[in-house]
Amino acid sequence: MPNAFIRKLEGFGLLSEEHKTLLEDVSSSPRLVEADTDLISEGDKPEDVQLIMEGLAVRYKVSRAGDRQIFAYLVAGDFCDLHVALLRRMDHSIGTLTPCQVVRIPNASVLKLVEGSTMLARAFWWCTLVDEAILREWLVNVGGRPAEQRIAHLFCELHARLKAVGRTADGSFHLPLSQAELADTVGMSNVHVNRTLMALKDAGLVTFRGHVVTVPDTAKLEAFAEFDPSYLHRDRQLAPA
Amino acid sequence: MPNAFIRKLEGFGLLSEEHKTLLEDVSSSPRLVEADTDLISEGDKPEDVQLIMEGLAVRYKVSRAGDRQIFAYLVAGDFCDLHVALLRRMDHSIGTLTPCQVVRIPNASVLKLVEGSTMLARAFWWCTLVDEAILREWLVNVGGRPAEQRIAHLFCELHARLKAVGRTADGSFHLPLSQAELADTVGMSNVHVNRTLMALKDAGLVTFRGHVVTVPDTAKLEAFAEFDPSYLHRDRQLAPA
DNA sequence: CGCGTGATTGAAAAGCATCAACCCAAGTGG
DNA sequence: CCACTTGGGTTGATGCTTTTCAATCACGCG
Repeated sequence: MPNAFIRKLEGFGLLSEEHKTLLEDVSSSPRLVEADTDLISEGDKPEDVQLIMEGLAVRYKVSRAGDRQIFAYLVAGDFCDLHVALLRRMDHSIGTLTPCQVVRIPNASVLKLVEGSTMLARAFWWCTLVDEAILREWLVNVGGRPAEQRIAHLFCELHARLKAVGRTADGSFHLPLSQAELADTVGMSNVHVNRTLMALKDAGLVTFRGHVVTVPDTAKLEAFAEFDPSYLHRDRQLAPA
Repeated sequence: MPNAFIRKLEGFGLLSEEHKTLLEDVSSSPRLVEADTDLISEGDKPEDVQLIMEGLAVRYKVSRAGDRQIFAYLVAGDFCDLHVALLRRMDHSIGTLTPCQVVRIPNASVLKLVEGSTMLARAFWWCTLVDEAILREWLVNVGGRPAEQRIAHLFCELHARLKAVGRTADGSFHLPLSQAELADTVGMSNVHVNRTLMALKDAGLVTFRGHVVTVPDTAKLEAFAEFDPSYLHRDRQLAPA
């Protein structure tokens, strides 16, 4: 049974058996990291790249004033820090929100993998590009949208992304975040996040209770949030080789 | 005399003469595009990648309400849309702010270039990663920082980036933006941008008049903005091959 | 049962947007 | 050569959004 990482890469096209074995080899024997722990911190220059096999982690940065901005959620199959294989120095931190299964892969192995296969190189590059597209949309979100639309839009995105990997059930999905962590994501205070969530619930658009997001009417929520999923680039058609 | 594009790539390491000729060939005979023109629009599926040889352009998206969010400034030597070589469909638009010299390169040529040279592949991937790092910092900026620090931080970044390519003079640099375009960048209203700029001037931190930014005391401004340039990854040391 | 973390509520203040003028300099056309 | 236009930039007044501070509530856990 292929793990989440391999399943993700398979979405890009054929992987040879050889590659699968290679990848399976490299992504075996994860270690368990408990919740609220940094996997890697700003300024680190690690020799390994890390890969989340299970759990939820976030990219973030903290300002001197102490407030945290979250850039991305990392789920099963996501690279933590593919960057460092090239950039060497981490310019932000990555921390777990829940207990996570994590594997380490030496930088050199990653680079060798990439250089040994055009297919893999493209797949990895593709991941980077999609991450960047999501980041752009997040900037639109915090830069322009009012509070209710902002949170609604985030929920739409997560719904779409999790649905694509079979992690939704009947319009609801699990999201192990506190309201404060949600606030750090959308650039609002925790208090206002709370009020906004209640307004969204009263409007019948979404609820977020007990780490579960429930969307009664997806189309309605997406219309409200002006959500257009095309930035997620889910049509994974690679350019002709 | 190498053009801006080649000069940029040379920063990553040795380019063979063969590569230089190839690149020079591919980046020759630019066309002139006037100001305030879209080079490419959201939804396009172009067959070419575009490259800015001269002038200033921006990545942006407009919401239904009509407000624009700017994601990135593109200057000489920047790829407009390297993404589309892989992702095919543009998820945002790119427009000129000033008249620009632009060249088109067929997607296929780009992919061939990348696959023909590990060095180039890394250099391109590197560019993507740095763009992403900048995007993250912009998210921190609009997500968390108050108005004055927000604009100050942007100016610090631009100062650092332009200084690196020799486009600053004595603590000042050219920035052909209107205040409204600046507002679209930092997610504020044009009115508030105006007031903030005046506050920054009164505080003796920066001035922005006639498309010129002047920083009397760089260290002072950077301290005020809590600017840490490490996210720009200016130490262009590639990982060992 | 007591404690701690996260959620919820209220009141007050700050920050920012909006609207509406007005100014100023650089065209443009008669 | 001047009246007119036009696109920023600047200013003031007003009100909404959001933050902050503080208190209270709910619930899981030792």
